Parts: sequence; C-alpha cells; structure tokens
Amino acid sequence: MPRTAKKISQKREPLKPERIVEKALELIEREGLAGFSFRKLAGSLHCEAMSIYYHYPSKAHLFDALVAHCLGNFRWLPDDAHWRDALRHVLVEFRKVAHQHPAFFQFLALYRMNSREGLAMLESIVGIFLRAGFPPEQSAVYFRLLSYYVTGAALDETSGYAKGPSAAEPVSNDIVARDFPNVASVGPYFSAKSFDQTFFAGVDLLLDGIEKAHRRP
Amino acid sequence: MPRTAKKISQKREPLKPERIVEKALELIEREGLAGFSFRKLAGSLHCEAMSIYYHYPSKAHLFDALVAHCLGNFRWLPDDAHWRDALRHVLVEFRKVAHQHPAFFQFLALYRMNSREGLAMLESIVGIFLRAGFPPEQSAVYFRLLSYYVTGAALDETSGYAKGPSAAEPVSNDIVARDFPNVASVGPYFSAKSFDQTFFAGVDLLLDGIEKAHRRP
DNA sequence: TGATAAACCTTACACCGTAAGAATTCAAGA
DNA sequence: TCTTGAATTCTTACGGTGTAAGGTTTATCA
Repeated sequence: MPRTAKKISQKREPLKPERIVEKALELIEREGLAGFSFRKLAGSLHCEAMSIYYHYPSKAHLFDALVAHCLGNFRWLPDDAHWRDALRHVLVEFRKVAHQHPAFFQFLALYRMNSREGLAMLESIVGIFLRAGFPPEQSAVYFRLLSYYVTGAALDETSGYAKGPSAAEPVSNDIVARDFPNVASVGPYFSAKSFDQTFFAGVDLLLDGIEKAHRRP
Repeated sequence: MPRTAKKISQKREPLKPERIVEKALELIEREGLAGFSFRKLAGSLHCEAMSIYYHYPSKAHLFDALVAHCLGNFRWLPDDAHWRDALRHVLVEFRKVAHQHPAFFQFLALYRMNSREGLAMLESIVGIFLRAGFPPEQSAVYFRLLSYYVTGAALDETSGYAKGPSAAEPVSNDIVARDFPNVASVGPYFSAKSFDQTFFAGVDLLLDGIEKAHRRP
C-alpha cells in the first residue's frame, strides 16, 4: 500500500505572497489580533502552517508585509497643494486605514516605522512641513504632535471604549448610570456617531494653532 | 521512603495580591509585555504558576489589577482649581504613568476603561469639564480629544520610534541618511530630549483652542 | 527524460494559559 | 495537644502557539 496520494493531488492553488497578506488581514479582522495564528491562516489558505514560512520567514516578516500593504494604498495630494490641506488629507487617510483594519490597527499603532514603507511615509509627511517653510525643529515638533493625535484618535475609535481589551468583569450600564453620573451624562456622545465631529474638532484646533505659529514665528 | 519534604519546608513567604502585582509590573518592564508569562512571574515569586490563580482567576483579572494599580496612584488637583490647570495636571499625571511603566503602557493604551477604577478616572476628568460650565456635548468632545492626544503622545514616547515592535529588518541609519533626507533632517528632534517640548506644545495648542471656545461658545 | 530548484509538508520542541484535582499549610475548636 | 476543615499552594495534563530541521512533492529547463 503506497503511503502517498493521501489526497488525490487536487491541484493546489499557488501560495502567492499577496494572497497570504490579504487572507492574514481578513483573519485578523475576523478573529482579532490575538486570535491570529499561522495555523489558522494556513487553514484559510488551504495549506500547512510551515508553507507560509517559505514566503515569510517569520511572523515579524509577515506583519511587516501587512504594514506595508496598509500603508501602500495611501493617496497623497500633489506637492503644490497648500500645506494645511495636505496635512489634513494625510490625517484623514491614516485614520481611514484604521477604520479599514480596526483590529490590525492595534499592531500598527505600536509599530516602529523603521521599515522602508514606514520611513517612506514619514519622509513624505515631513516633506510637507519643510516645503511649507517650517524649519526642521518646528517640522519635527508639529509632525510628532499631529501623529500623537491621529494615532490616539484612531486607536480609540477602533479599539477604545468599544472594542479594546475589556475588563475581566466589566461594570454594567446600570451601575455606570448610578455610580458614575458624569460619565453617564456624556456617554451618548461617546458613540460612533460622534466620531467625526470629535476627530475634526481636534484636527482643526491643532491646525489652527500651527497655522497661527507659522504666520508669526 | 516518604515522598514528601522535597524541600525542607523552607517557610515560603505568603503570596499577597499586592506582591503579585508589583512583581508582575517589574517582570513586564524587564521582559516586555510579550515576554510576560505566569510561569516567569511564578519564578520571580518563588512559587508555581498555578498558585497565582488562587488570587487572580485569570490573566485578564491580573491585568485588571495592574491597571488599577497604575491608575490608583493618580494625584488630583482640588475641585476648586481652574479647569485649565486641572486638565493640564491630569494630562501630565497620565503621561507620568506611561513613563513609569513604559512596557505595560502598551496594554493600558488599548485597555477599555470599563473597570471600576477606569470609570472612576473618567468620572473625575469629565467632572472637570462639567464644573467649568462646558455643556455635556462639549465636555465629551474635548475630553475625548485630549485623551486622543495624551494617549498617542505617551504611546509614541514609550513605544514609538524607540521601543515598539520593530520591523523584522530595520532600515539602518546610513540608509536613512541617504534615502530619507527629510527624516534625517528632523531626526535629531525625535530623541527623548525633545519629548517635553513637543508634548507641551501640543497640550498648549489644544488647551488654547478649548479656552477660546469656552469664552465665546 | 532526468536533474535541479522551487514550493510545500511532516515532525518535533519549548513555550503559553489554564482546567482538574491532589497536597500542603494554617486557624480554630475539642 | 490533637483534630478538623478551610485556605492556600502545587502537580499534572491539554490544546494552543511560533518555528527549527529535514523530507516530499511539483515546476522548470537542458
């Protein structure tokens, strides 16, 4: 009895890197970042876990590719756009990535942007400041400060009160209403319906301040 | 031959919850959030992993306690302080937690504040807005927008370009200097020496804007 | 056709959180 | 002091993880 042909060689579809990345992002969004594993990914690719290692030699390498994929679809305003428009546009695009991949964004937010794709993005954004005439130090300060804001915002909108790691024994709404009246009174404005209003209120506060500083340095 | 007395009953020190929490935070800061495990924690407590489960029935429960411990040391300005001072103070305190527990802050930043301790903190901060006369909707908006900023800032300062999950094959400084001139030119201002300047620049931009809106609503 | 390279799989290992239940230690009453 | 029950700690085991090492299949080209 030959020990081969356990399956009748049903012409497996090839395991292309791009397909792995797409399925990985799907899996992460379906099962959460912690629910991801090479074995489950292999399952959804109809292959074995170790086969993935031929294309990505470690989980870190695969996740680099996921980051690159997410950042790759970025759309940029032309270089001659007004710096304020360009910055606002970048903030919106970055936030959009978070909402397209809310679960994966928990990784992206902690990720050091020291891969080629990450650095390419930093390079473009810093360029907006430099072209606008901000000196390097101001460019650095304002770049970072906007990054802080958009990262925190995207993180909270995607993982915060709604979907992050929860308390083991969450406090019920009834108890919130009774013991935390302030929270209860603002609670309605914490829902997704208020996300846009809140997000852009902060963006405009920051850009207003930066613009004022830019006019009289 | 009795099978007991494998160790001569060397009077083990009791396993108090507070000691577990302290050692857990120590371990996380030493080994990183991903490097934490019940077995290692048990090692540093000189007990077995399962003994911890008597005091904390799951990893989630233990981590709730870590969150409570970190938020518990918060110092608040008195209720009659000016709202702007009170808010600024809270932002500084929260950021301080991040710098005291940089590795654990990666968890805290994603944590849904729906435990008692988390809600107690929200309650106090929202109270600052309400007492200052902000209507609930504005309180919610400005509270969230400041939260975004301070979370993003603390996260970047503790886990960002310096210490977060790195690319599998980071781009070297030489290549940054050659291929990413904008990043290279602002790079010096990305170091920890600039953290304070950047952080407070953003804080003041936001508080200035909020104060202006508060004066003419 | 046969050789070589590319792609994929099998097995195994050390680690993880934790369920189940046994063993130990401790506190209080007899 | 001895006993007993409760409080606390430990042992063992299970199914999961990433991945090292090496074998097997498939594709490519002379």
